[in-house]
Amino acid sequence: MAVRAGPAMSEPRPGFELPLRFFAAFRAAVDAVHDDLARAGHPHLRPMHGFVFQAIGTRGTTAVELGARLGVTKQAAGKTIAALERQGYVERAPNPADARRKAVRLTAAGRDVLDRSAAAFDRVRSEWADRLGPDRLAALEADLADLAPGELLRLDAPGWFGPDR
Amino acid sequence: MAVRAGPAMSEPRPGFELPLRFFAAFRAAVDAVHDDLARAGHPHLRPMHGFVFQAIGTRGTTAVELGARLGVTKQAAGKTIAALERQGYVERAPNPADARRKAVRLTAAGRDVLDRSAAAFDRVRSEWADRLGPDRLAALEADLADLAPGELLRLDAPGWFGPDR
DNA sequence: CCCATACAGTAAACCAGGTTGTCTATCTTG
DNA sequence: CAAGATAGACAACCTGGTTTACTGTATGGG
Repeated sequence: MAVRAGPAMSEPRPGFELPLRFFAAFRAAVDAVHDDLARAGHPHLRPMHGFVFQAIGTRGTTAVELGARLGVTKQAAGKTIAALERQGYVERAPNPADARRKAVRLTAAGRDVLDRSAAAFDRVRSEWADRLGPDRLAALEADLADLAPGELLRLDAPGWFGPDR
Repeated sequence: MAVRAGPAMSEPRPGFELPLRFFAAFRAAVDAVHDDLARAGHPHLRPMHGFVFQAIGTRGTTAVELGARLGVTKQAAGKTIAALERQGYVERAPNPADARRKAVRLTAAGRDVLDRSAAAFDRVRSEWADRLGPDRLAALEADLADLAPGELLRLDAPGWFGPDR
């Protein structure tokens, strides 16, 4: 409330409602996943970290590449890597083929996070499928693909929400 | 990619896809609104600010109340208020009934942001209605209300996405 | 009535995660 | 082979959080 102090409501629902519902659904899924991770020995992980882990992936990456995927500078990516290294989720190794690059790989703990996240997201999806039924779920996905057709795996959320751009 | 290096796909779609689509749709709407705001003389505004403006509202608030709405400490709310004051979006006035409280109100510029945001969100909604048709849009809203039934106007996104919790 | 307690706001010190700018070391290429 | 491009690290700074501590102003029970 207190969004439109306008005269009379000419629309049945204000425009901000649907985006907020999208956000709420996203948030519900992410919260479920992080509840799971916290119970599995990974408290301290924040929603943002999910994007980082996905961007590192099982095949590893480098600081520059990570920055590009996350939509932040290589310096910011380097800081993030250092922080995750301190927490034991990633490790850095020299690259024999190019002494400038350092390979950034998930440790066993990091892979555990990725695996558990995937499992938790699948669990959320099946809960949703149970609640809506498979046909409505499929319709939902189709409609969403219509509304926000861009490539799905945009991992540059960290920089998006937050200062500066 | 690189999300599940598992054997064969046993699900038709991985569980993370739908939440990511929700987020993408939310983001598309917010980006459209902020494009609008930027063109109307409000660059520098970030997605986070939308929540803050909504939480202040046309009726004003106080630092403690704002903190509660945004899910952050009163100190963080105070800093945010100070920053918005410097940018000319809010003003503080003493409260004659209670000398401790200071009323925080939107200035004309702040109200302009709120009005334009509402209009831009309505515009996004009508675009979406055009693209999907009113029946599918209504189904979408109903399904979403099923999936994330909580109160819609949770404005505590700033603290949610970001460090510490 | 007054004093203990609760409450609003501010300030300081810190942290996380961004930014620019600069620097070194190492490819890569004309 | 020298010049330029690239990868990473470091420093200084900004924003927006946090905790801890403090001031000033109600408020209510003895």
